[in-house]
Amino acid sequence: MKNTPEKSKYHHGDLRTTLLTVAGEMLKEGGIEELSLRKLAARVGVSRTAPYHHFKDKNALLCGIAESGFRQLHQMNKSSFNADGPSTKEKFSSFIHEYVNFAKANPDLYELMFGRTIWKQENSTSELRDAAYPCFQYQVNMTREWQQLKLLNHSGEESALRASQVLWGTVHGIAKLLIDGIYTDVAHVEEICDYAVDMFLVH
Amino acid sequence: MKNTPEKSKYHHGDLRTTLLTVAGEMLKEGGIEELSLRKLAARVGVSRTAPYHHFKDKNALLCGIAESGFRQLHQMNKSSFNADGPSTKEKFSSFIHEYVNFAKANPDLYELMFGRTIWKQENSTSELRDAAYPCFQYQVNMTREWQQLKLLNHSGEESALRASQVLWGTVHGIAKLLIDGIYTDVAHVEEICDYAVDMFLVH
DNA sequence: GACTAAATATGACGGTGTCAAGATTGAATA
DNA sequence: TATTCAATCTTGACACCGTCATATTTAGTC
Repeated sequence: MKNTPEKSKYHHGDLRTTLLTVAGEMLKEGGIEELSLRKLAARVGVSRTAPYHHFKDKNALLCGIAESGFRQLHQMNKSSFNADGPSTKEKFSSFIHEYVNFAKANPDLYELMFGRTIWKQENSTSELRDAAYPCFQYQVNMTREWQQLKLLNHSGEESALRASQVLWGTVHGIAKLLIDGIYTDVAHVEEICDYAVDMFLVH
Repeated sequence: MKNTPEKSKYHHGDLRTTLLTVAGEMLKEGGIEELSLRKLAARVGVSRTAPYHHFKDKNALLCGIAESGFRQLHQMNKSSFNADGPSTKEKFSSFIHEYVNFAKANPDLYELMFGRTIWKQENSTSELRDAAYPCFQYQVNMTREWQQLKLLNHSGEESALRASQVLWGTVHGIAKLLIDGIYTDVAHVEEICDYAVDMFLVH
């Protein structure tokens, strides 16, 4: 169907994409616990089991949403790291701030992306891993450069992987404590990030 | 009832405690998703709605479990920080390692303690907060001492709160990435912690 | 135009949390 | 000791949920 705009049609035409989009909206509105397959189907205007022809199960749908999240995050890191104006030190600071702010701006998406729901056991789709792993790897690469420029505080033998795991742990931890409601002073996010940057930089 | 050991009795006698204990066991065995009120009640040998006379709802039960988790964690931090033998620097290292290993040893409990389930909205019980906040505060106090002893790398004005938030973020993030199945190399956890310690110490 | 495979729908099943109403009991009161 | 009463526990019911088996509709191909 091309010219006929939108009439009630048995075959939806692009149900998979629509499901992902609308599910993403529902996630943003009411959080992960408000996102049920049945509500999603109803909202899209389709029967409750129609989604099963496009996703193996609910988990596969969630993986699909997370997938696009990782592509966003990866893209954000890349364009920030490749920016022309700022110094390397400023880029390091940007990484910390932008990462945490990404989580703050998309709390439920971030929760989903890094929640055990889609990662534990054999739940993660191969497509999800294909989107996530390069994103992880990119962080290691950025860290390697910061390390080679002697930006990061450390003694002893250097390891880009280990340093990246610690840095990532830090931003992930701050983000999680924020969006899970344990750090209640959301207003002080920037200060916390600034302090983190200062603790990691060599002086 | 005192002398009669355990016969089938209408009134359980100590249902609240039993529920918390058995729920803790189920959490350890099958994770949070295997823990349902109905299964719990069945396992304890009581009707499905009996727990509602001891906990307002499932959330309150979960808060109860998390509560004891925070007391454990707090106790661990205290005895480690007050140990006689090790130097302050060694104690700082111990804190990082022990924290992450606590999460690694009790993944589902840790997940519950810091999950949004019990913290978001108005879900957290006042009893939970009474157990958790002192635990949080203790970490700030430890950090203040490390800071005063000039152990931590940092330039500019010092803040025990901010430094503690960053440190806590780091251990929390590493722990989460581990137990959520994103860091797959669980074997290298000690190395990651060692590297974190080295990055935070002033050289 | 008939056929096939993909897409959608309906019905059903077992599971969940939780509310309302009734049954049982232990302990305090008289 | 007899009675009352509140705490405790049970049964029944409801509205959700994910998902399977089966039937129906449609789009595209020979």
